[in-house]
Amino acid sequence: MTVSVDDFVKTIYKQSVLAKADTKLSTISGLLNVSNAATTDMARKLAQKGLVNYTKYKPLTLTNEGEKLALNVLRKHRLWETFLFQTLGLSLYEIHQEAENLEHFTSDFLAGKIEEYLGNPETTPQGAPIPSFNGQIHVDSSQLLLSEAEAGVTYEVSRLSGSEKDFLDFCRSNGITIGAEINIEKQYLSGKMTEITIDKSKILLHEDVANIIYVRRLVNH
Amino acid sequence: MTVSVDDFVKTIYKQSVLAKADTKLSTISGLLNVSNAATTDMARKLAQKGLVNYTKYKPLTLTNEGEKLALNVLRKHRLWETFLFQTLGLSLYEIHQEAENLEHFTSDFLAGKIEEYLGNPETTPQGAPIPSFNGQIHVDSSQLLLSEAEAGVTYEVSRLSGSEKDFLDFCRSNGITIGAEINIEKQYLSGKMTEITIDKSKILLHEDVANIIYVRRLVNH
DNA sequence: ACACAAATTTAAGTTTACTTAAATTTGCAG
DNA sequence: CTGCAAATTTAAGTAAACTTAAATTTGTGT
Repeated sequence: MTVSVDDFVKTIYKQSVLAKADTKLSTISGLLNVSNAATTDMARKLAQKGLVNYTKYKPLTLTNEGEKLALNVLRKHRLWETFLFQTLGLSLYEIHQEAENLEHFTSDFLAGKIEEYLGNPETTPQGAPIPSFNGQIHVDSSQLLLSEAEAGVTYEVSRLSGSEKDFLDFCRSNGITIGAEINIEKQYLSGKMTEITIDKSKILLHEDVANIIYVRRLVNH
Repeated sequence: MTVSVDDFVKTIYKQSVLAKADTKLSTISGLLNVSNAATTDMARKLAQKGLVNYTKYKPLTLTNEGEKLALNVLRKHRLWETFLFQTLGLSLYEIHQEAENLEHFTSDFLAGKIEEYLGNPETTPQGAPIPSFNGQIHVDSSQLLLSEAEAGVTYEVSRLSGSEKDFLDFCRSNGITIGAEINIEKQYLSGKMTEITIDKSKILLHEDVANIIYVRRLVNH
């Protein structure tokens, strides 16, 4: 498979798991930074290869085959991220950039070796689940978005689901790291803003941030 | 730089360091598995980019800039080989295949991190020198080809300069590994065949093999 | 139910990295 | 120093992955 095919199915996959998010052709074009015409062409081509379900003017969806490919690319991406962080000591931001390139040129064999070396981790350092070789992905139903968390309750951070430098820098400099304890003070306008306490300091989070941080309710609180 | 540019300069570089080997356009085409027409096109293009010296009908050579690029690609290739062997435990044959893919998508930054992690190794597990970031490559003048070694003298294996599975399998199953001691029994037809003793067994090597194994004279023998 | 803006598709064209086949140049044998 | 084979270049064409611009389809508002 080529880089553009990998990226195409990966993008549709990511978009489709964001439950309410649509897979409109123009959304995919936007995420891939290509014209709609290019996306139409690619959709046709991959429909013919049995990776994408394509009907003119309809949203794009993956076939089982296509989803399998997407998960395999995601698997390699996340194994690299974990490896680059744990073994080579790159930062959370750096690992994303490098993994983005390496993922397309990693054999299944090598991916398996990395996984084994790491001791079969369930998630990346940002808390993202790593799909298994046969396309299984462990969905942690105990976690929810910070924007949907309940006021007055204490949670622990379980996943930082963003790869922008700004976002990761912001999280780190405010102590928002995997495992950190967060108390929800108040939700404003049903999640448009979320006020939290972390390390005794109060922060007001914009929904753009609270929508990509997952938390898990702490049992002993 | 694209994969084809990387591979083009890498191939010219490798060919030109094989002292007597020529860099005829058709030789390069052969090694890259493309037509002569494709090589002519690429040569023109890279001449314009200042990487290759190109004069119609003349052999291909690299500019300083081109050699720098070739060494940088080779550096990444060899760092990956060393890493995949030492850290992830792949075989000598497997590392070549994987490194061939990864080398083109590795940032200078990541290469540096790998180098650091490995403790700045001088050579790969096959004994090939690893170019430094600034394009320096340590040529070990104490080593020579097995086909040019002197009869009656004992050497140690210092480099296996081939990446074919057959070759590496042959070496391993006959104890020809880096550091192994070899006694030269006799050179036939000035290196066309080389008779050696290793681990007390006598082997007659064809020049194809003796021309890609480097040895170093042992001082205490 | 119809008009019209937004989304999508089609058409035509570009660049990169190739191909084959024909034309040209080189260098060597006699 | 001529003639010819081998090497190289030129010419023309292909496939992938894009682009912009024009044409078409969809769905929403009244």
